[in-house]
Amino acid sequence: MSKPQTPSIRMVAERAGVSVATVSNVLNGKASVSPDFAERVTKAVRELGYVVDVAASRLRSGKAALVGTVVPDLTNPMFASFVSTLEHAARLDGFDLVVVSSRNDPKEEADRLSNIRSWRPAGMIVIPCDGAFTARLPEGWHFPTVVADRIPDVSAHDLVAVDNGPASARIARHMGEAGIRRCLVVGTSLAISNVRERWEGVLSVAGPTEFTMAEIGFGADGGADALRQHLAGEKRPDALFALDHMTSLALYRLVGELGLSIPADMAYASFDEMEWMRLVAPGLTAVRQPVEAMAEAAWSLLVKRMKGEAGEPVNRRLECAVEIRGSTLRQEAASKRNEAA
Amino acid sequence: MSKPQTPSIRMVAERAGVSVATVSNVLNGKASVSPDFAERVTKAVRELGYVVDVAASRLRSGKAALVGTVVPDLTNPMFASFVSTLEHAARLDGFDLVVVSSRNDPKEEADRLSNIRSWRPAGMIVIPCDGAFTARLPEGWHFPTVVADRIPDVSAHDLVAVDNGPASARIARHMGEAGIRRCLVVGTSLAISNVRERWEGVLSVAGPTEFTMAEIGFGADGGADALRQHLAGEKRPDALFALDHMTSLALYRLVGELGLSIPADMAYASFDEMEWMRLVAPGLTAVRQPVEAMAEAAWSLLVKRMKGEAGEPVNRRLECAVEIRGSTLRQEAASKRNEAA
DNA sequence: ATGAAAGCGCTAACAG
DNA sequence: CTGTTAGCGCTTTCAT
Repeated sequence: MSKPQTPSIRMVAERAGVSVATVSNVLNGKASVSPDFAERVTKAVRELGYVVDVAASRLRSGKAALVGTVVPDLTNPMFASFVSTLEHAARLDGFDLVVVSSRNDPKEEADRLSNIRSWRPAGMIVIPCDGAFTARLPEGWHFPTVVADRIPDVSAHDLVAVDNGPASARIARHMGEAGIRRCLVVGTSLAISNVRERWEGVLSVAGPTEFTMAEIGFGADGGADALRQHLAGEKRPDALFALDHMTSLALYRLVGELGLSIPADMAYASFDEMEWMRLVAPGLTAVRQPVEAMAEAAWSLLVKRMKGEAGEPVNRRLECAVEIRGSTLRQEAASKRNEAA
Repeated sequence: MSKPQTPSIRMVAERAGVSVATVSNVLNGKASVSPDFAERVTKAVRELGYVVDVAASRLRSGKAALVGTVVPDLTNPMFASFVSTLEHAARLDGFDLVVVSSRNDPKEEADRLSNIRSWRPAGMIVIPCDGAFTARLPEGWHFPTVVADRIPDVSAHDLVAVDNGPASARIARHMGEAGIRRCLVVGTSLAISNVRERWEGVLSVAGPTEFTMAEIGFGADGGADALRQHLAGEKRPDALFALDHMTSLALYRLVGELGLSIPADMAYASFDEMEWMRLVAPGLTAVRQPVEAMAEAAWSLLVKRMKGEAGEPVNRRLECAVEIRGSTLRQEAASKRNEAA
């Protein structure tokens, strides 16, 4: 029994009784080929189950149909959704994706960024670990590159992110209107542009509410001990605002453990909406980020650059939606709302 | 200004004043190279920021460091977690992943399976859309291939999945013990092995509970109308068991909309645990699948095959954990439990 | 309209 | 130990 072998363009050519150049021309629709020859080639391709070797193709033509993608964490539903949308958009344009995760580790990120170059991708889409991203780019980085979601401190690349500040400010204003006195704002790290911009958005609001910020890092425990401190004692806040998904999970859980009731004991809001936030009772007030739109914007920017479009780097911001739900509606507010309805 | 260009092995060789073969040998640690030459090569590589072109490398050596991955849906947290674990395991062994999604569409899956061959991957890991997977494999498919999670009706490949039947049976038994009379079991489609095996697991249990099965498909509405029918009327079930993640979200939401209280009006259990199920009150009884273990098992099986290990296809089943929480504990059961504690 | 041949970047085989 | 050379599968001139 002969060892089965991946068919090459030469086998197709032999089977069709034509030259390899003709096969290539048929497959790529380049030069004009007679209907007769074209038909024979198509037939041979079908019978052999031939698909082009894109690596060899790129080697000769210099045109790659591959885009590299680096994200901090694939298990974060937001990034998963980003990659999913990206992958679909890329496919429609005939590109494939090599996806790697930096696991929120700058060292790993640097490593991945360096390694992924060995695929000679046509372009790169990166969600960086933190603001120091640009410094981690290998020397001689000259792929078309789009940076998404987390904005580097300094960057010469196209940027797509959400309007963190304004969205966050809307939550802060809403809290003031809902009669919140003291709100503890919690996020993983201010080294991440999103978290910082969201916190600054909160600070930009002048209102009755007093806001305090706490960072809990990326540890598995979610800085539980430090948070317990904040939630105990005299000056306990009467509201929590989680600035990112990880924090939100940790915080919501902690509220449950402490037996605090939402919103009576503690109002609750979250940046980064997840499906379950609509499902719990009361529903959680949250900022919904346009992840799909962000991925699509990133892709379309990258496509332009890959086509060679020059010009200044763009900095695009997409608008978030704010969903007010029961978790920030106190008795008074809730009843007023019912009257209105 | 000279156009910046990706350095090739030849430029490294010239800069180091050696031959390309020597550079290759240094980089791959093949033949022995004198320390002097090795040093010069390393230096040139560093200065140029050279990284090997893996496509050209594979073309010549025939050794690919790329594995293709096809999953039904990247936004499903379970699959996202699977890919994430896989990606990490692969990296540790020096492999990269091309990830594509079939979007739960058999036609797309067939398309992706065909296209991904053009990367000439060293192996493939697939979570199929449904049981008819094997029929969709392109002719002449002879990569090492591992199929995970959803078991095809017929397959000649290595298989990794969870022990759906036994885990499901444990839930069914627990429901009997909790005094459930009528339980409606809901899943997307019995065409998916997981759903089928879980339902069969339920059926395997002889107990006081009467179980009925409903399929709701993959539509966005989650078969809401049909479900409402089931939940209304005289013979309304007093428990729900969702057999997969999508169903679980739809079902839990519906319970909320109908104003049913868990567990008093309706006990609730789910296959496929998500983080939020611990966070809601009461917590939801759920089967936790060992996703990470599944990904690691899939990877290690694939590695063996890529090394050329022959032998019968294996069919590995991993054990699930069952988490009993408040959603299936009626008053009596709950109080008994407290007494015991 | 078709084919022959060169060469993309790399590694393996072999010569020195 | 090191260099020369052939050729992986493909696309692209350039003849014919």
